[in-house]
Amino acid sequence: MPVTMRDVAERAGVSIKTVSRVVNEQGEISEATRQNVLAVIKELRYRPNLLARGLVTQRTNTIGLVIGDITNPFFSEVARGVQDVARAEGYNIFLANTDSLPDDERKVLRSLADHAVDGIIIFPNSDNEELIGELASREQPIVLVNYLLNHEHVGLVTTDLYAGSRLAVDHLAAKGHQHIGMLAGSNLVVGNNQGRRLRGFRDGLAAYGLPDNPDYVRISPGNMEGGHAAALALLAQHPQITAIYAYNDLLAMGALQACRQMGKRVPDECALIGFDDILMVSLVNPSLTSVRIDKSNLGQQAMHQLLSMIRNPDQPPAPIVLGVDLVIREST
Amino acid sequence: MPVTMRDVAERAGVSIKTVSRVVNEQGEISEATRQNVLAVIKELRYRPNLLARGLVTQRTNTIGLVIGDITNPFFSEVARGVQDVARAEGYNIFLANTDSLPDDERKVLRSLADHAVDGIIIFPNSDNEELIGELASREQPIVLVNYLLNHEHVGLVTTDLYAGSRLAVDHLAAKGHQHIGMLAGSNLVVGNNQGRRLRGFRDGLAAYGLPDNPDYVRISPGNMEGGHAAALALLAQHPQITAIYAYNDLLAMGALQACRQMGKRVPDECALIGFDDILMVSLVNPSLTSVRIDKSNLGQQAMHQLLSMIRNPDQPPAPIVLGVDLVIREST
DNA sequence: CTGAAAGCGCTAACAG
DNA sequence: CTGTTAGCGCTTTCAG
Repeated sequence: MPVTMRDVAERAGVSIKTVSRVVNEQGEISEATRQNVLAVIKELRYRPNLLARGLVTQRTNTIGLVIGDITNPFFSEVARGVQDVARAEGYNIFLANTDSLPDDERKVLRSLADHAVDGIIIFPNSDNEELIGELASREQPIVLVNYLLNHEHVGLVTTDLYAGSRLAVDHLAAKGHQHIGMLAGSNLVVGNNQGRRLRGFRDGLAAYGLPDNPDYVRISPGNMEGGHAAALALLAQHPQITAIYAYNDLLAMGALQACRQMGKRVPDECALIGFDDILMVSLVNPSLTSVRIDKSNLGQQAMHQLLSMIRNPDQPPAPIVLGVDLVIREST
Repeated sequence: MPVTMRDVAERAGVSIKTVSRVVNEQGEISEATRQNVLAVIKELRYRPNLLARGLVTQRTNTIGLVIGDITNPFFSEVARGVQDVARAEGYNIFLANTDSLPDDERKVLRSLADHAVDGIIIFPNSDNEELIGELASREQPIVLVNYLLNHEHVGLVTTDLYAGSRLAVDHLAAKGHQHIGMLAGSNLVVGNNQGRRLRGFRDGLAAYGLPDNPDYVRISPGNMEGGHAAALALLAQHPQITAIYAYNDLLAMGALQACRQMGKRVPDECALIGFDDILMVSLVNPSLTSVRIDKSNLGQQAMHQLLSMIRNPDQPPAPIVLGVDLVIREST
């Protein structure tokens, strides 16, 4: 049985409220009693029960971070950014992986709300816009990362995914590639993540008068295995393809494996561009060209946005868009 | 203002306790009222307030996971393992990075306890054994990963680090290396993590009659930059060294960079062995030999251990030791 | 400057 | 099978 505020109060010979005051550094208290209470707190090793406090204040100093998979370096870098500012501001974070499964996402969101988190940062899938809107309307501060949703009370921090795709196609076109494939994600709904990436890709092709064959675009899970399998199939069915643009670096890594396996030399026979610029792609051979995102900053901005929503509930959040640039390496 | 149990009770025309019963699926209730209450819950979209529940039950269904840096693939793989079983068992996890700073570690531990987590999994540094012991004695279930501490109420899940070092030295000795350096961590206290690794290394050297020069062992932070700098210095000062054993793969990657920079060919002029076997080391060129750990399993075991401590507070936990093996690649 | 009382939302006896 | 009464540990009126 841990020591409670009442224990401190009794030992110090003051009321429980007085203890509360010194703990929360609020109200005016004579320095004498303050010191006295402080001493007792130390002596008894009193620690406030945050559940109890949260129950009354409706603030827990916790936030939820909902991502696809912490094992993906992109997410872990972002998570680090979130964590760093959270820590600095006195927040603890609940971390949850969803593997991009809408159903898990839904459960996690509910669970976090049940735990009375002060806010949520999420990399959403489509299929849950309704729930997200509902949470937002219920005063649950929530910021979406890399996903656009039109809702007054939803925070938005995103990367310029469209521009990233354009940069990639510009580069490939300049290198003279005619048939360019793309490895896309499973959620192609317009308005979100993949939508903007795919749109940028298509617009880029159009800008250079390159063939926009729907079969050149493959949907795959966002990990290496997915990229490997998808690239294998794509290159086998369309040998004329000489360049592949992947929506994240893990996919590009998988495509690299596929090329090796098929005996295609990179970049001579097949050029490769990834997205995110995770550390790994700069270390492999050949190193991979990638659209760079400042991942830590993405996380930091998301957390800052969330904090401002928490502290100013009435002020509608201003969307933030972060730029990208292309890091050219050996794979192109 | 969210809907409460009282609201449901009134709307359903039953007592608040009855609602509590159906929510918690406890006690016998007539199917009729049960269905009725269920309907009202659905209608009102009632969700239980977990803070309130936790305040009375002393159980929050949350645990804390305290690691060095989620950005290190080793930790993110482990975290994934922890998360997977946590999710399956209905637990949410607080994630906290400490960058191996004892002071941050201390704060984080306190903070987690304040949030009334049901248990804690931590990759500890030395310097906090006292606090850990104190928490454990206060009935706070806690399991240490890759760290040995003799305390009846502390759970222990560890990798056989000593054996890992022995495997590494065996392999290097068999390859004919005479002068072997080691990149070690900053916490060399006997009994823990580094202690066992270093001991295995030294015992290995002794077993083969190889020189055990204290200056061959360098302390460095556990990231690539650290490994880079340490290897650079080590190789410059002791050109006779032809092999380096690093306590984690990130360090080994840094050492690889150092070799490239110095024009030393790997493995011909300098062999490299890492630890953890993160994905990255299999993808670089040359690929790195590494002591393999089943990282996900490590996390899963830790979570299982913690759960059993939570559910059987009186039963002292049985330490778990996981085996390692050597994955030989191009760097040796 | 300090205290008494009420209540956050829930579960736990103990009755009925 | 169901309801009443406390009380978890804390903060918040509102008095003193």
